[in-house]
Amino acid sequence: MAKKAASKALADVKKKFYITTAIDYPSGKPHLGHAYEKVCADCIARWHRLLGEEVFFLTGTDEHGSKVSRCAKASGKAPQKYVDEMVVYFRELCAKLNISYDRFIRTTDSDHVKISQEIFKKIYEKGEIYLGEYSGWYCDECETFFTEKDLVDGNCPTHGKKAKWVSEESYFFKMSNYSKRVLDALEKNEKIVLPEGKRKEIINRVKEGLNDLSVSRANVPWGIPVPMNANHTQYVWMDALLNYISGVGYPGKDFEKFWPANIHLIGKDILWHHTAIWYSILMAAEIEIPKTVFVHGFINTESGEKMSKSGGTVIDPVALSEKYPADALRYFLLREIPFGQDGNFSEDSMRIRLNNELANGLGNLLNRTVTMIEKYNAGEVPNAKTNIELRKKLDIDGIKKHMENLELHHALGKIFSFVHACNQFTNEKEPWKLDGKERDEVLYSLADSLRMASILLQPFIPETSEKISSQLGLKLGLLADCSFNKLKAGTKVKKAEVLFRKLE
RNA sequence: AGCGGGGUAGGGCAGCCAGGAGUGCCCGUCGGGCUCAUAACCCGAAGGUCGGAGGUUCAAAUCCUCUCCCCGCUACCA
Repeated sequence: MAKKAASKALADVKKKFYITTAIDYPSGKPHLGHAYEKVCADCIARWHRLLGEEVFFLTGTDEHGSKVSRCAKASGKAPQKYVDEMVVYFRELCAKLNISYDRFIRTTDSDHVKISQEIFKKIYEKGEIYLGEYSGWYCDECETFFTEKDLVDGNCPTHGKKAKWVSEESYFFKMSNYSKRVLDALEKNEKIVLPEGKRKEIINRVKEGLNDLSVSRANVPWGIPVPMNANHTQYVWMDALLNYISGVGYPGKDFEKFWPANIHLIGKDILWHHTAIWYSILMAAEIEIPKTVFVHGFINTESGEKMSKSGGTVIDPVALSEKYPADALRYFLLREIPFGQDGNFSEDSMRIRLNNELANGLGNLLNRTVTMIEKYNAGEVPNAKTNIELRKKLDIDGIKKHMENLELHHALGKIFSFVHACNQFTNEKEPWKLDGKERDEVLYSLADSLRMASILLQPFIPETSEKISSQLGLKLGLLADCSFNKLKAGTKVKKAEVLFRKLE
């Protein structure tokens, strides 16, 4: 009884952490950018679990709107059937890359539909949504409105057909009412949008003021019906953004527990929607705004150009994860690309990192360590303490700091410079020439260090961490176990397959 | 045009906000060491007028001004 009460009390003080990715639009199969965002979010989520926090990690798909309905039509399918088929690819991607989400939300999920309508209604009843008229340049073929600037000589940019000036009935959200509050929020809190530069960028845009936003469509049947008028569907963003609250059980207990979100992880193309629009909606609905919107960069081709379908430079992450270990791809994405900046991708550079850092650096360190323990100490971790000089090479506080600041690439860099230090240490000490206490110290130091590394590497390369600790005869630990000399003497190590096989 | 980001050895980056000898990292190249290990690991060397010009300063990659290139964003496709 007392124990139960105590663990309950403990659970109550547990820190909460809620992270989301943007939900993906299934108008095509996932590309590397989708994979990247998920891997980054997953890494952060796993880090917070490692810290012992209670984590909710949400990802999913944004399934409504004119584009999906056009794609469905093009493939001769009903929209629902089309998205049901497409979503499989996104789930598969998550499975392949070990994305540890707590919920995969689809905007066609019934609870989401219900909440979207409730929020729409709530804002409407407050008088912040009104019926008006939307006019713009419209292309019949695309079934899309364009802004004046989008048009090429008055023609649709994709079809080259003459665009028509069309007016239609639409509900509008009085976003203009929120210009000041949104701007205040952005200016007041330095961490509200990261990296810093993105915050400046959005502040400058919001300073120009917000216009009322058309939040319904009379000509897009594939969407959530506007609650007070079945002739309209909700504008996709008025639907999609709400996934962040519906996905975590708004307005129930879990929502109370986890909201406001700690991090919305998004790409730089949708910053406007996640600040100006999203904040305004939340303010209108009297819900707190998220703590941080983190904007990651884009992945470009080897030469730094944008990936494009027409150029044939789009990379299929599922194909990659079949060719390379998932951890190799995760490692590359997290290590190569400074988090928050754009980065380049090529299989060559990925292979180089896989071979040099994962196989030769980390994998070989484990292999030589386990081999020596088997060879010189009958497979048992000797009784010793980890070398003091070596211990200094692992900057745990620095790693924590980097993770806190979301400098994932730096955190990973520090872990790997420790791996290097371990290899260095081995060469300097030459344990194969030693015996007795001196050798014991080296062997213990290496095994203990690898145990530490396996803990710290979990968020980045979880399968590999598992393999390392298994070869060391251990279960994976939490960050609380991440201090030196916690490895028990006598632990039986067990050599297994090499961690990473090199690729040509 | 406005706003943001970037221009640092052959390639890729960090360092810049809180100035202090070009300091560091990865790849590549060359030389050496070791033999526990995945032809692995370790050490060393070559290589840069820090885009350009001017300014502040005892001192500038770092701060200020100007200038030249590259890239992104500028809302209702998502």
